[in-house]
Amino acid sequence: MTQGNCKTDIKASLVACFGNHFSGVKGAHHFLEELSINADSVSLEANEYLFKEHDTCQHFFILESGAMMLERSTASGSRQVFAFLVTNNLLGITESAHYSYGAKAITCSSLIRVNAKLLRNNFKKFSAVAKRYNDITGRILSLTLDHLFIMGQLSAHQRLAHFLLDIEQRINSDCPHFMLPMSRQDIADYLGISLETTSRGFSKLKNEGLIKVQGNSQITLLEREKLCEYSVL
Amino acid sequence: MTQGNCKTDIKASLVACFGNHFSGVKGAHHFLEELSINADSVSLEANEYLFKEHDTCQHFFILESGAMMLERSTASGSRQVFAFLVTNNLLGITESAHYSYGAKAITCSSLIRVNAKLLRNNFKKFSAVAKRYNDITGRILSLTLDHLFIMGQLSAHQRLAHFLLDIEQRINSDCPHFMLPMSRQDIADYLGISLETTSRGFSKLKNEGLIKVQGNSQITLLEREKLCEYSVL
DNA sequence: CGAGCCCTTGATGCATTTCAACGAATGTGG
DNA sequence: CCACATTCGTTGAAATGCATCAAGGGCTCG
Repeated sequence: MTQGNCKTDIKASLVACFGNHFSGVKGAHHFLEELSINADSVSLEANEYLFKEHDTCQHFFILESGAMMLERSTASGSRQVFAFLVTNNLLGITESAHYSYGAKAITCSSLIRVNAKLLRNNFKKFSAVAKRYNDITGRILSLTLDHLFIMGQLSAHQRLAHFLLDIEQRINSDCPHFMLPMSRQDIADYLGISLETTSRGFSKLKNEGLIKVQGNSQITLLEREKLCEYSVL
Repeated sequence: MTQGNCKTDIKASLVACFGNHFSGVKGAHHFLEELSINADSVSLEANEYLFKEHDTCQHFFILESGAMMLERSTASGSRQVFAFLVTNNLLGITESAHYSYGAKAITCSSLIRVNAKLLRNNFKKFSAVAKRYNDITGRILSLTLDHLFIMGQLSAHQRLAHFLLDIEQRINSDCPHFMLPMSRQDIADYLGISLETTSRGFSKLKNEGLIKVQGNSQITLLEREKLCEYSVL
């Protein structure tokens, strides 16, 4: 893990993370100023951990570039992936003093690191920040509930179709096709199914002409409508 | 749904919900005063809805007595239960203007209703409230992640064992046995398994002498140790 | 070229769902 | 007070979706 002090774009990333509307909010300017002074950047290689489960949490992070994942592992070696993160996503939100999940870089990534106490102390000065932070936590909760719903109600192939639609939206590239940064195993652990079932899912969607797959990770969604139908109960 | 104005115990419930440590926090007294003035109570019969999915959310609630559940249904009639709630649990936290789940009374229940805007506006006056509210949201997120982990990694019978241990702790009665307020179907939808599998799970745990079941809902955990072993991967 | 990694595909077994019947508890009206 | 309907839970048998085991293909890198 490399650390740096390059302040360039730190403020821009904070704005991007806290939302477009935020910069107009009362006190936002001062808040960003204060935060960016005390922020620094972190770089990670692929497969490197930003933090592990049970680590003490003293910072929160904003992902500037790359892709990361949040995961929890069992003693027996199985793993649940909670989320995949892309540019401008916030990570490190937790209610206890220790993380209940680990954060691992999928690709080479760079992040902005902010002292968590500094953020919380700003609640007093800038109530708008508290609201905004609440919104973000609430949004994460909402996404987690969606994930939970998927896991409880959809079949393996439906989960995969849903995942592809979801990830396309989040990566939001301008080209019609996109690249999956994570492995089949990562996807399997995210969806709570086996590696093989995931692979079969890709093959099935490919054979039915709903998606195109090039070189394992270049994906094109050919029939978005049908994928939607497919991923709904 | 019945509404009332009985202020008795409203403050006590607020304290219980916001935590023991809270009453010592700076500004807490004034905050509770202000909140309790604007709070009223709501009563629900069993199977009645406090609110449904997509309803506009203007309040949050504290469960005073009874039991409730949060759920999301599909067009095809299947359902995912997100949580069971008992006395002093908070509900209605959301990041958007509309609920993404419904809240249904399992048994006859009474709740305290507080205007959500009032709470958020108090962030400005009492930063400690903002922190505390954040803690609660974070705690809910943490519990949801646990649930997600269960759903992704454990087998049907393991999920049930885990559920029983979990619910016993939350009900926290002084007697060695406790009563499940929810039906087998509710449990099934919470665990993402079928009604029949749930029932078979109960039978299995009963036959192996890990639990005792009386009249469908009176449960005694006979072998807590073994249940723990059982519910871990 | 061979080693190693990731992905795919096939075959088999098992866990869980689904379909179906039955039993227990509760309530209703004759 | 007893047939009857209704709801809820249990249990069995059959079907199926998924995991697991196992083998092979394609890619990259030394």
